[in-house]
Amino acid sequence: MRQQHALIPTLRTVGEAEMISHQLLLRAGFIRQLAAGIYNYLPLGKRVLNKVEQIVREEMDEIGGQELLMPALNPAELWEESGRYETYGPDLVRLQDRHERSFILGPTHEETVTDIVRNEINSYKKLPATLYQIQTKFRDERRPRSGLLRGREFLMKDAYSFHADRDSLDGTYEDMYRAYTNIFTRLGMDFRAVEADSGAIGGKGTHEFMALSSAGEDYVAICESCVYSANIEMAEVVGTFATSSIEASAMENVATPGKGSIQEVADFLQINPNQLVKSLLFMVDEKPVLVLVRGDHEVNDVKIKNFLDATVVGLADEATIRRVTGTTPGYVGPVSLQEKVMILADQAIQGLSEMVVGANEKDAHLLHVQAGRDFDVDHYVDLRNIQEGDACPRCGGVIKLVKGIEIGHIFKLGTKYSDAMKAKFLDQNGKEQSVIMGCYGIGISRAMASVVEQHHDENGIVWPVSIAPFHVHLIAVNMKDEAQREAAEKLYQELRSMKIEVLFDDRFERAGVKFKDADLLGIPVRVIVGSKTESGVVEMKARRTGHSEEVSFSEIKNLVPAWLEKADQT
RNA sequence: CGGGAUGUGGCUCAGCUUGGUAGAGCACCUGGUUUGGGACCAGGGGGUCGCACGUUCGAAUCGUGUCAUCCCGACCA
Repeated sequence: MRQQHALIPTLRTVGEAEMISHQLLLRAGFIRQLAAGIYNYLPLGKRVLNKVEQIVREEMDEIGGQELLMPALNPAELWEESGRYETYGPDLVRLQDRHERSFILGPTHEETVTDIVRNEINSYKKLPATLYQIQTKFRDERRPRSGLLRGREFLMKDAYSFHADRDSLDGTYEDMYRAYTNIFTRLGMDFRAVEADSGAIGGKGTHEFMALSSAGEDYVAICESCVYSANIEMAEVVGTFATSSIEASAMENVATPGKGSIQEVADFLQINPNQLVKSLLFMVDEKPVLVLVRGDHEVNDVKIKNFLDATVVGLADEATIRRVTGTTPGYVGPVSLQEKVMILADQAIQGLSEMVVGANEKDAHLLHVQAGRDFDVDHYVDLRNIQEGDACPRCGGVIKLVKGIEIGHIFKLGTKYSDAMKAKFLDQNGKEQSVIMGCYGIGISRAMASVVEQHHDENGIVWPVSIAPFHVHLIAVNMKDEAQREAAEKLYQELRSMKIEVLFDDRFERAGVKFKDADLLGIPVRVIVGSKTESGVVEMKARRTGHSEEVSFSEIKNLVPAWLEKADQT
């Protein structure tokens, strides 16, 4: 492609973008924002997207996936059947057609694909089957942000597998795990597959693929000694917590005026936060549950949800807190509640011989409180987030927390959707059974941005060869110099005849402008036709390392493939 | 949805406090000089100051409302 007339609008500065990938993709002219969380992909951006898609296709096809395409616009009835029309919430884009019939813009396609399968697959002989698509998804996020990392409209690969039995699902799940590993490796990403919670889509058994990046919004717990890695929501906290046999002295009520937070109370009483107990009232499927964790720990509501096998877990509102405890947040405790509620305590509480808790009256806390004597705990369980320095649940090594961007997610769905939507098949015995399902997603546009988060320097993007918009950036330094122009033109034709993807900077710009833009665009290998052209010498430069060499004009066609081979090495 | 902030040529911003009819740099067009790391000189085109209502002789500037965008918190690929 010739740059002279190409739509590659580079920018010196950008205004509001904060995330590196957002800034660089804007500055290098890959994307432009149209509305909050909605982007135009300009020609270079589209080329990268195409390459990411192609890698995903190859790996999906490799494990027997069949590509199809489902509509973005879906009738609401399908979603009513599965129940998600109600439960999905405001992220679901709902609209009506001219006949006032209700539709949704698909945020994911379990319903649609299940509808296809229930109509077309009725026998075990047709199973298993894996279907996938690469398509635009819509999620009306509360707060779109970070450029392509969290959009309201984004490109996603979603795959769904259908099985006659669990073993078959397990097999495909393994295949997907391998395919995803291949995909993200080919994209040049530094990533981890972590154990995760299944969230709203439902089902048990799931891994998230996280691109490690300081731009990430999720924390991943990884072990410094072994391969263990898990989403912070899922990482199990291990340890032995013997019940203390020491008898605490009598409970004492102390005034803590205006000291509501753990830190304030600890400072005021001059104790360590780990002697305090945080008491939080949660609403678990409409029922209040008091949750206790040590002052230096954080409650993990996914663990609450999983322990109680609940659907909805959230903090109670102030009115409920007042009704149950008789006080306001900040002074809540497990002793003398107004109402009998279930009390869950983190296992670490068991190790406290005495503790400081809220007194359930304003501006007061209780000292020397002992579980079992002063109040009863219904269950001691693991309820907190893992922290840096905790022990690895696998090997006992030290846990470290790193940030990650979720770029892929694989689930075993089971029969959640097939039951709801009556997707049945006849087994070998002629018996009707629900189809067993798995689902597997990759954020294509998010992956593209994540690659930029991981591959850039102070001058711009550094694309891995696998998804670079072009492989070679051919630069004619001075287009007004006839010898340079002609030599560059000749090289352009030669490289093209070799099927090498080359962007030819044939603009009548000064050298500085061209070099700055080339750095910004991040094409892996640069060929510079400049002042030494007449003596048959041109320059090659690697974007990633900055390494450059003067080579003879005639050698270029042999050297380019070799340079591309090693362009990803640092 | 709560909290904070911002809307002025294509981009980045100034002007607003103290109302008097809009500016700079970059980009763009023309001519010239320059030519290996975001050049320089001269000339030129382009903006109903987000939108609406109000106050006023007069509003980018003051008031009210509204819309949009960004940042901070709970969800997700």
